[in-house]
Amino acid sequence: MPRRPSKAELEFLRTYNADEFPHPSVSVDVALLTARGDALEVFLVRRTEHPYKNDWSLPGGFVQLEESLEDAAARLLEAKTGLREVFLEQLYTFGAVGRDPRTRVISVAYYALVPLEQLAKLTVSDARGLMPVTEALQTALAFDHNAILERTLDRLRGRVEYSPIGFELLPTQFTLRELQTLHETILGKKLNKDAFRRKILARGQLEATGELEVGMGFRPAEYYRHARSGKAG
Amino acid sequence: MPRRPSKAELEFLRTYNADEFPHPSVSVDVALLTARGDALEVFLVRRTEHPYKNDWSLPGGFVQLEESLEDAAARLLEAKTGLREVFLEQLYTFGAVGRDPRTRVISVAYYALVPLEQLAKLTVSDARGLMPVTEALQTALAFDHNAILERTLDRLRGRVEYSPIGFELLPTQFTLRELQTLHETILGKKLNKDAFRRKILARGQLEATGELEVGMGFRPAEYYRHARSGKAG
DNA sequence: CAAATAGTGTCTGTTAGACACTATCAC
DNA sequence: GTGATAGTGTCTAACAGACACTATTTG
Repeated sequence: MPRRPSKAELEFLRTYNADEFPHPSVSVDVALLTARGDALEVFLVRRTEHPYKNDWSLPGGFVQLEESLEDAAARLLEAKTGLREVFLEQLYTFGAVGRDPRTRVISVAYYALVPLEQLAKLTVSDARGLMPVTEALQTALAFDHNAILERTLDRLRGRVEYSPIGFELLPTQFTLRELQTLHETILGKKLNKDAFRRKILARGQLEATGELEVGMGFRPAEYYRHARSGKAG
Repeated sequence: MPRRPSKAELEFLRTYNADEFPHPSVSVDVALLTARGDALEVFLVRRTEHPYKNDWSLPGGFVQLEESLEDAAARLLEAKTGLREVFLEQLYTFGAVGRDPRTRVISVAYYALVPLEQLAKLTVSDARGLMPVTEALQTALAFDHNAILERTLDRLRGRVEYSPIGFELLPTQFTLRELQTLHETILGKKLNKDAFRRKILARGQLEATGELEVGMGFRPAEYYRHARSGKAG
């Protein structure tokens, strides 16, 4: 965006009135997912105000004038969960006219992925906490948040086909069995052990740590980690 | 969104003031692509007002209170091109703080695909018309429209891997060679003729028309059409 | 030892690339 | 006939699924 404002343009900007006509408002909603065992869970907040008072909702809020959309999503996520620097990606923008009964609100939805261990310090209460995704989908969430959650899972299914994105939801170190089980949960189908192992390793994104599971009652698997997690040796 | 407004909620909504604090504005920008020969072209409009006066831009405009995002995109597209019922899909939402020098404007970008023949009636002038995509990318477009165009091409490349989406850009009937050439243009690489033919036909989305090219100077190819174009054959 | 899973080797079916070949038009 | 492309058949390489087998732990 190379700007070279002319005199006429500067005058135009000086007299520009942004509020000549009513605008839709813009909010950001974040679907934060994690994995507990082999189940996906989503972070929900119980609404304390109308509309949808007392219903579960995705954490969200209005975009401020001086922050980008991604900054807004990160800000909201930190405010509600204390998390910083998690995987965060824009999902879709929901703009149906009646999606918010207060006024016209357009919501830019993001989704975030985080290992459960990072949520350990999270204060869970009746007002906020993790709910299994399968349960959340059967719950009437506030606004169109069921649709946002469904689209998040669609996106996750698509991503999983091309990259072992599951590690975003797992601890730093994990066995291939754990990763496979997670992928099976996301995709909703069983995967072939041999093929999964070969495909995942062939991508070269995972590296063996040399460490083994302990106390499993059977042959321990080796721990792997994502190659980009650049912890030396 | 099953609503069951309580008395308290109705009172809340009655007194809700949507304009308590300044909002970002929301616009929609549309990247309309078509194919001329084996080159992609994009529809651009020359801006008549500040900012970026006289620069080329994607057609766009503000979202009205009572229309959905997709409705807004379709409305704008029809207003600037006269086109209706074209392929239209949400691309991404651009919300950097400084992307519009007037005020904070968040743009929900859409992209549209249309055969060149449907643009035949389009009034082309110094102020609006088609520009080859390669040229547009080297031109300084208004706002962040270069980024929108680049992301559109990324999306198109991704789509082409999974469906013969090229027919959205071609006339109703087309030969497999035309479709292949278009895919090669989009992907920027040569494709194998035999493999392309098998892969595309195996998807079962194209049907042969029985009609042949004429006057090609070589063996004429058969015309195909997309199976969903339900012209009784 | 048994039980259970880790990890590897191999066969098979599918698919894309490569190549060769025949078919059909304009000239 | 020549030149050019359409369209098909077949071989091959890559790869995923399936299965079998060995390896390694706990108890």
